[in-house]
Amino acid sequence: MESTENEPAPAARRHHGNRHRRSEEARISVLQAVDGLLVEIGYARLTIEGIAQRAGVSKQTIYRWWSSKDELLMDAFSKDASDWMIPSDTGRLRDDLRAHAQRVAEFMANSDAGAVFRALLAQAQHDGDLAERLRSEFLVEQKTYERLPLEAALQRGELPQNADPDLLAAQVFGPIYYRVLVSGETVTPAFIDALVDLTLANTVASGSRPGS
Amino acid sequence: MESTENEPAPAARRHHGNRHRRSEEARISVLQAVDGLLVEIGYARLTIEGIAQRAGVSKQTIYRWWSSKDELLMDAFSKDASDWMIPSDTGRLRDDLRAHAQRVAEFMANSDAGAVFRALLAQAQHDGDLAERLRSEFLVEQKTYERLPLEAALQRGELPQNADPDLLAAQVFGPIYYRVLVSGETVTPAFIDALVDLTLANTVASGSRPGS
Amino acid sequence: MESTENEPAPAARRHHGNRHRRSEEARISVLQAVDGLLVEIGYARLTIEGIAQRAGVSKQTIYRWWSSKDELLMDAFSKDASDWMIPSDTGRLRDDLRAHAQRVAEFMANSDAGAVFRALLAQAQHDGDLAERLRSEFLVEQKTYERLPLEAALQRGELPQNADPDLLAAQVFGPIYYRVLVSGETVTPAFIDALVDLTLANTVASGSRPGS
Amino acid sequence: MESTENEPAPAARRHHGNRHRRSEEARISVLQAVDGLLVEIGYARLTIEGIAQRAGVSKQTIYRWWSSKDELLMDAFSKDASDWMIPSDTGRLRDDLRAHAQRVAEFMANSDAGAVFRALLAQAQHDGDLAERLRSEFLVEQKTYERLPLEAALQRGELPQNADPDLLAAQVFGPIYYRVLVSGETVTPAFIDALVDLTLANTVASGSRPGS
DNA sequence: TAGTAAGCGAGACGGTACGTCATGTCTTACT
DNA sequence: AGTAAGACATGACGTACCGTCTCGCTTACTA
Repeated sequence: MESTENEPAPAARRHHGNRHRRSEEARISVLQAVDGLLVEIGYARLTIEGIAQRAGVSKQTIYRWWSSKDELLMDAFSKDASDWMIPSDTGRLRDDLRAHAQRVAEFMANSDAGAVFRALLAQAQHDGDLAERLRSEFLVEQKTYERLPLEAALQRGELPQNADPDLLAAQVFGPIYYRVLVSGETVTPAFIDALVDLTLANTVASGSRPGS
Repeated sequence: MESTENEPAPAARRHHGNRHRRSEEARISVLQAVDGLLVEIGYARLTIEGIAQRAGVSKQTIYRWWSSKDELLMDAFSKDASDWMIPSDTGRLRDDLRAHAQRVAEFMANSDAGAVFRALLAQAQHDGDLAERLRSEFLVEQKTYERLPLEAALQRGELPQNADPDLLAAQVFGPIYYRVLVSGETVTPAFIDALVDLTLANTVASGSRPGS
Repeated sequence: MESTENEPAPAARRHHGNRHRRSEEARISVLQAVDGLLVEIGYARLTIEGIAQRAGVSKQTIYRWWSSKDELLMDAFSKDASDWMIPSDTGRLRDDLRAHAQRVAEFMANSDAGAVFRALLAQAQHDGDLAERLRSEFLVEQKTYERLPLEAALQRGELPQNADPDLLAAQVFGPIYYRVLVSGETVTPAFIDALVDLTLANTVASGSRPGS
Repeated sequence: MESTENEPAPAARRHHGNRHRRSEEARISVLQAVDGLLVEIGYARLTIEGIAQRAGVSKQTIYRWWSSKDELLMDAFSKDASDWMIPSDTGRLRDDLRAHAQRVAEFMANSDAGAVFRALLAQAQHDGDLAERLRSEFLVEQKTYERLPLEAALQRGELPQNADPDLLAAQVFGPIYYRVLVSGETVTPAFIDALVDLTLANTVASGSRPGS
């Protein structure tokens, strides 16, 4: 079975699937409470009771619809994440790569959605299931988009045939994630430019070799 | 009644360790308990009470010497981390870089110390102070070592004068951290080789450009 | 190797009993600390650590010389209690009884020593050993003094031969203790006078009968 | 919208006890645990954790409904105390007084409820609030009952008009409390008889005088 | 048009762990 | 030997949240 899964949106009240009448109001105010509290007090002090109170909702309602704090965060995150993913496509590899790298850096380091993402990534270090969900629901797609400009360029012949978009993307984006998640250094435009230039200089000169 | 009762006292060693005040015995058994429990039950279920019990130590003793669970982890980590840091130096850049990258990958993904490190990195996402400590006490040094083979090669003239060791290191190691911490992909020797080759291909051909 | 065991002080130093040289200074400052703290913060918040700190003494020193907090209180109490016990003796029963009753009431309700005594009596409810000590070291004597005016009067022929001083004392002093320890009513001179008058009226009229 | 909101009231009693919110089951098992533990291990070793465990209840539940160990004891005591209070009324003062004095002595010295009462009285020495509660919730009533036979006798003309029941009661019961709480002597029937006889001998002969 | 049952806010419940406090014992270094 | 200092194992404290569980209410769908 496969459903369109999108909110029908008009007035309506389709009562999709098996649920009878879940309160959309409650759902939304919970997710907003999560967003708000995460920014205001941080993940460490985020509690189900706090969320329930802030949302004006009973704990039971939260437990009815989400199985854990992390799943709640996943939901709150999905709501906001998609805006940041899609790369521009100007037809000029260098520009597209720079622009998307800049966008990813901005998302990771400075956006509210990025804050939630970092929290989730942190939890994923302790929780394999969450890690798996996070990957399948977000990272796979994210990675696809990071590869996109390179694959387009390959198609256009802007890169040598043997260039490996996966590997090239890793060399551009890996260091960005590292700075945000590990070293805490700010990701400057100059750093991004250098990464992109170095990566492209290389492939133009020699082609890239296959990765794992 | 009077008994000899005196330590024959060959050499010193009257009381184990350096106990002038603090019990070295307690300190060590706590850190070992942390290591053991972290591996056995994971960070999420690690409790101070559990550590105290396992170590045969009172909670108060833990709180007397460590201000938080994270600081405890930092200590437990420092104890083990240094083994993994120092790169080989054969005088051949490609080999040294591959070897050290392999070592870092092994540390991050498969060692006990790496498990503690990942847990700390996760906590550091929620706690700026911890992040700062982690950086100053470990990452700075770690990064220095990652740059070392490149700097040596630069010195030897194996790299162009304008090569930027920092940036090159970022392109080799960034993707490794990414795989371990974010995407969960295994870091294969082939992947490492590809990263190193691509990075060096570039610099030999064109020199690298300065980053931020 | 241990042998010489030099006595710094040759002859002398023997003095009291078996102890070598207990610090009188410490003993006194502990007892004073107990008095002070009991008045300032009350029994409920009196701690050995607090006493040690206030007295400038180590906990060990306290534990060396007193086996429990209550024993400490007993000591502190003995120091002050004796002042209150001895009745006047004017040769007029009614006056002597009134005066001593007044004195006992004052001691119980308003003196510092009385505060310690009430605290001890309270602890004695939970601790049979303390109760026993309190009785043998204080109450027996206290009771003797309460009987004294009556026995003197009996001797003088001021009371009938068959009067029971013990019982009469109980009827005068029992209600006073009751008011202080149980009902919390203040013990007024009028109440005392009434007690004494009623008790004596009785014995003059009829003689008293033997109690248990 | 507006609802009458009144309790239908008739049948009611749906779930055991009055549970609208609070669990009557928990309340009772806590109070029973207190009773049991107090008798078994004594006040000094009575802990909230012990009570919770014995009652099969969480600590939080205890703290939710009782603000302190002493308040808990008050509750446990109220439950049992009333049985002991009401004096017999045969119409013969001497008999009624003896019987009630005997009953009070039995309660104070030998009953379980009396053990709780003595513990409370002890705590009341250190805690003015508890003392106040104990007086208003128990002692006032207790004292009324102690006066009752005397007042009835006064009404019947069995006592002189100017007799003061309060004072007479004090002389009968004061010494009983003193023996139980202070001197530890057992309260024998002979002692009680002597107290009553002496007290009545007096009033019959001379009338009593007003106290404070 | 009433009855029924799901979702809901509220919050009590049995638990676990927290971080703190005081206990009584111990060791060390000093006098 | 007695002492001040203070680390130590122990155990209870009172608090914060956990996840589960009624309860009584409101509402939308059925019968």
